[in-house]
Amino acid sequence: MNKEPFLDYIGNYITLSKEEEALLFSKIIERNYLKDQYIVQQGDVCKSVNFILSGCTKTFYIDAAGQEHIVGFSIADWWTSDLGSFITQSPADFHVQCIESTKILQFRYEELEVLYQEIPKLERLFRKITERAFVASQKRIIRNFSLTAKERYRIFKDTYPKIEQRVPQYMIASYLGITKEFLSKIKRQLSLEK
Amino acid sequence: MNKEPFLDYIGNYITLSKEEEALLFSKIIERNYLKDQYIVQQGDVCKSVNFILSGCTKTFYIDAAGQEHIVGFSIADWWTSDLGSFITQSPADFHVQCIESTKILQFRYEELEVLYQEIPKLERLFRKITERAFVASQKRIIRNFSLTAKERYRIFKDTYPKIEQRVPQYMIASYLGITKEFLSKIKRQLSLEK
DNA sequence: AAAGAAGATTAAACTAGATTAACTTTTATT
DNA sequence: AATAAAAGTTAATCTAGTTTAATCTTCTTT
Repeated sequence: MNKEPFLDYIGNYITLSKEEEALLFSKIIERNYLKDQYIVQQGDVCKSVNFILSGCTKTFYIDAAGQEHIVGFSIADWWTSDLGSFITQSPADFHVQCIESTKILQFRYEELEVLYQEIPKLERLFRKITERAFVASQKRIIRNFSLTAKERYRIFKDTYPKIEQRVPQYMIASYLGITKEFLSKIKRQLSLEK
Repeated sequence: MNKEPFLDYIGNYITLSKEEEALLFSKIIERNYLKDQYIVQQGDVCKSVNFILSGCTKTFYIDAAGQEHIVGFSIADWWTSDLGSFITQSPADFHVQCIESTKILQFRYEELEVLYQEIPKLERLFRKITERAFVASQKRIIRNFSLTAKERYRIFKDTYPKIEQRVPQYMIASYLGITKEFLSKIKRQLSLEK
């Protein structure tokens, strides 16, 4: 198991002893998924939170009208899960699907509960991670309210340049909450403005 | 200080010893605000997270065009803050203003950091609270994407009936991301449908 | 009770973005 | 290389929600 990326990542938040590290890694699983495979399926109970080592996932749901809505993308050093389903152990609202072949470190529900008891610092780690995720989510709400689609697209490009290059445009449109046709129109407008 | 509501609340997540409770209450402040007073001001660094004992607050921001956008309301047993500002100790994106006279328990930044060291269980408490807040925020994003304003209004009424009664309509419109005029139109439509 | 301020309604004109449908380009498969 | 499938573009038409502006109603304050 390649532990470095995850150790580097958590080093931003907490410091673990060698024993704690060993215990931690004894409870997490490295898994590989192919392009198009699902890590979480809408309707199933989500049993894991997943740290991405490589690859790319999309989190989305299918609404009553059968329409797909992309909630977010995740790449290396990010997390992916349906947290609402995970914490309440109730059916997931979202699918999480790999849009490239993807390698993850998987924390399963039961093991994580045990780990919290054995390494209380992990509470701090996940508190801080979740705080940041919540703040990002709030900022997205206000962006959706006060900005036009064109401005949102510009910010998306600036904020996640790596994702923009890897993900098909129609998925970006879905993430931005607009149709692929309208994103096409925006791109032409932007190209004419320059 | 009336400790009961807060003790009842945290009892849902963690169990504290009497000594821990005493320590906790030695570090938090009870404060009273009048209608229209600000707990947090956009641009200032947010120094506290606040548990509401009574009253009602709105969290909002003023955009580049001078428009007010309401991010959320909080009533008794909820929290209010600008968490992004609080955790990074950088200028707040949001105002938090009382829309009724409001009584809060205030956790100041420095004290909370100390409390986390002294009562590690509080990490767990705030992890769980933040997880729930994050999930609610995600659900709001997907609602904003896939539902019409009329549907969103219906859900708001069903989910927060107490808030709907206490808050002027133009603020609810702002929270829903629509104009007060359009909310008026929706209400007439709903009244004709019945 | 009067007067002003704050909040809510109505209606007409307008626009950002959706829908539909045809077409083009790129990528994957044999 | 040929074909099909997936992704992206364009343009016409349509609609949910905005804007503007006038009017009405309900609170506050004196």
